Amino acid sequence: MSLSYVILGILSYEPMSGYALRSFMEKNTKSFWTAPLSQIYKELGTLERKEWVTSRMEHQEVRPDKKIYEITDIGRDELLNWLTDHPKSFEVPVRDEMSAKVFLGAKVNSDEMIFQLKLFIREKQKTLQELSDISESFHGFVGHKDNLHWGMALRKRLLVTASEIDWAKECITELQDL
Amino acid sequence: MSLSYVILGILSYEPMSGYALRSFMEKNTKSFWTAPLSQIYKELGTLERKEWVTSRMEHQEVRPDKKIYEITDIGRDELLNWLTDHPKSFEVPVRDEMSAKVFLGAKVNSDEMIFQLKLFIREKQKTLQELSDISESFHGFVGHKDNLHWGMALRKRLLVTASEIDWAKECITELQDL
DNA sequence: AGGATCATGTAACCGGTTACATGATTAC
DNA sequence: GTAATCATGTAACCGGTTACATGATCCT
Repeated sequence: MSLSYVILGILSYEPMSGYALRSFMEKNTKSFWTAPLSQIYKELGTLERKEWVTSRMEHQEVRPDKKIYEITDIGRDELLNWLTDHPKSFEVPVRDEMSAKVFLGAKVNSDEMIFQLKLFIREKQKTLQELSDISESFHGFVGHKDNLHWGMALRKRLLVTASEIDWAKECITELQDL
Repeated sequence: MSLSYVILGILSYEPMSGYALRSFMEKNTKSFWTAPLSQIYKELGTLERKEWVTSRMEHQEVRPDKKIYEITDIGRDELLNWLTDHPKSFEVPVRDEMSAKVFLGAKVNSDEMIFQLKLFIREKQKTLQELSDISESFHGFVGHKDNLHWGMALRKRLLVTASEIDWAKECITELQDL
């Protein structure tokens, strides 16, 4: 499961709490991985049981106490193993609702489909904006030496989103020509 | 859950067995939705309990008997409701392992990353080939009036895959310039 | 002879989502 | 006053995957 490696990777930059991990992910890994807090806590538990991370309680005066997680040597090894592993397939199971609707779209009015495609485009354009906002400053870690790599990861989502917009525009043209 | 609507949509073309549904999906909806037989059977059970489909046993002399599922009027209504519904968001939670690896890729040798990106490209090029094979003849339903829509759905995957290849090539160039 | 195809399912598991529970502090 | 932020978790649920179980017939 890749979430564990994303967490491990972030902890390799600096030890932090589950809550801080989620903030980091919301800001920096949103383009390729997100997880709700509940899942992050669960995963950190598993990671600790496997001894890939350790935790210590940090007392705070005003804010609630927090549990700081730190990557272990075993954890670093496992992270590197995963990074250098060549999976048999990079294929992810596709589950695309918009495509499903278009596939079955002959059952409804073309105008209805066109309308939904326009909604789709509007949303994807907003995503595009968000992505370029993220790339402008990698929050909390500007100037970090890994920023080149972070930018490359983000760029994938940007290119894919742009091609989704191209696709939707193409569909609209095709449907209008009917 | 969209799988139920994909199933409903296929059954709206013609009644068929769970096994036949899977074959159909493998051939025609692979670019946006796949499911193993076990899940299709489970889903058909749910659909039947909700009375969106009915089933009858069909005896066969040589081959094993099969259970033919047929969409009901309720099922057709629900399918149309789904097709004309405007979801608050088209956003799908992204979980992209390749991006995760690139994000954390500063931890390993550039050559290693480049190698994996090349593997990635090779696989995506194979996918591209497969997609164009599918589009050439929509299996079992060639000439179907919905084929225009089927083609549009497939085209999305094609454009997205092409942009993933572009991205990987870009990354390789960037890593080589380091 | 051996593997693919036809045909139906169940069971265990796993990753992820949503809802629930608690509670202080800070910023508007 | 009220919403957001900080901070930790548990529980129920759900969609999807993998493995198991069975067995004939068709193709090479």
